Amino acid sequence: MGRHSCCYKQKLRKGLWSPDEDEKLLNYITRHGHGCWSSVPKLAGLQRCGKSCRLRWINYLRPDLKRGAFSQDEESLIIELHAALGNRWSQIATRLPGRTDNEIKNFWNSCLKKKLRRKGIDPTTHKPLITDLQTLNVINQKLTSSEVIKSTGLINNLLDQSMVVSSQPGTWWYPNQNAAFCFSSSTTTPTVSDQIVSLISSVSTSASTTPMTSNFSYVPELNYYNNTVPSQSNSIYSAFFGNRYTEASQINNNNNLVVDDHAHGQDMKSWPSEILHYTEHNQSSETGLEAEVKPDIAKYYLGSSTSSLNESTARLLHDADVEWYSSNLQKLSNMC
DNA sequence: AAATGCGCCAACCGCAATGGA
DNA sequence: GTCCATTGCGGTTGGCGCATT
Repeated sequence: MGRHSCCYKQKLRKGLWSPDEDEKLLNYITRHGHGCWSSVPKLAGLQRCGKSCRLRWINYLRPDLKRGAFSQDEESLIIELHAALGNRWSQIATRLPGRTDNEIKNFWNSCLKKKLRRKGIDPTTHKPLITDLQTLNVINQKLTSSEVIKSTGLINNLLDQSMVVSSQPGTWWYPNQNAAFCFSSSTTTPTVSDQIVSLISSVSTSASTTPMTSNFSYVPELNYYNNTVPSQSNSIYSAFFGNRYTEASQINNNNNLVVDDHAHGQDMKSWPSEILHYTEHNQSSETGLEAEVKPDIAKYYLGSSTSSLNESTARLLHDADVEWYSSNLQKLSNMC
């Protein structure tokens, strides 16, 4: 299957062409033209199939081939033509004299694609790549729709604090201010959030690049949640994105240190700049760099199996996960 | 110096289109 | 209309050479 019929007739060479083979093929075609490709190898004295000869001629031996690196003009033209024609390499090649479709295709796959991505352009669509921020804007629109339960009195005050979003630019997250969206569970009617959390428990993959869930550990003796966003007055710098914890230094309402987990703090260094901004801090005789999730994109959604404060864990969802699971909820419910 | 990883690109493979018997 | 050889195209592979460990 697949191999050209002429290849079965005799044992034929494959792989790279030797200079001797090139010479035979070049000599033959120069004198007689290629005619019927299937007869070329026999007449030229080559142990190759006609298809292989044709390819060698077109891609390498043809006298009108332009060799060497692509010029800037050629590069621009390829990008332009690819935007219009897609992967129609042979059609693109007709507009670049001396270049073969194979050559252009290789150049595209090994070089131009990367170049475009570096410029923030999607090489398939030739449109700007969708950034996290853009994605979150889309999600934000979705979540302002009626399917979302906005923050209400159903949610316990302390849990509320853990999920507060500030809409004030350039500020830290403030508990109980400008709460955007919080989810609560109900013992009778599952909310969208409950369904999402349930799905996350059963599905291991996600469309987003960040992990899906994060645990909140309840600290009973302090009646406080580890990893929660503190009050402004505490001047504590901590933030989440997905389950990545930016800075775990945390002080409770009595100004006592609850958690000091700098190991996890390392994670924030890999976060893209459009998500975080960094600030010098100097508190508790400790100086360092702190990260803040920019308020515009700092919208997180909490789901818990109950709304009780004593629940040991609660889940934090990445916005992209919310979108992904929301859309799949619809599909799943259609299937049921 | 040897081993390993990685990018590039020539060549191959499979399939669709074409054309002639 | 059907079959089959041939051609053309685009995706994929594998080997070479260079860089890094």
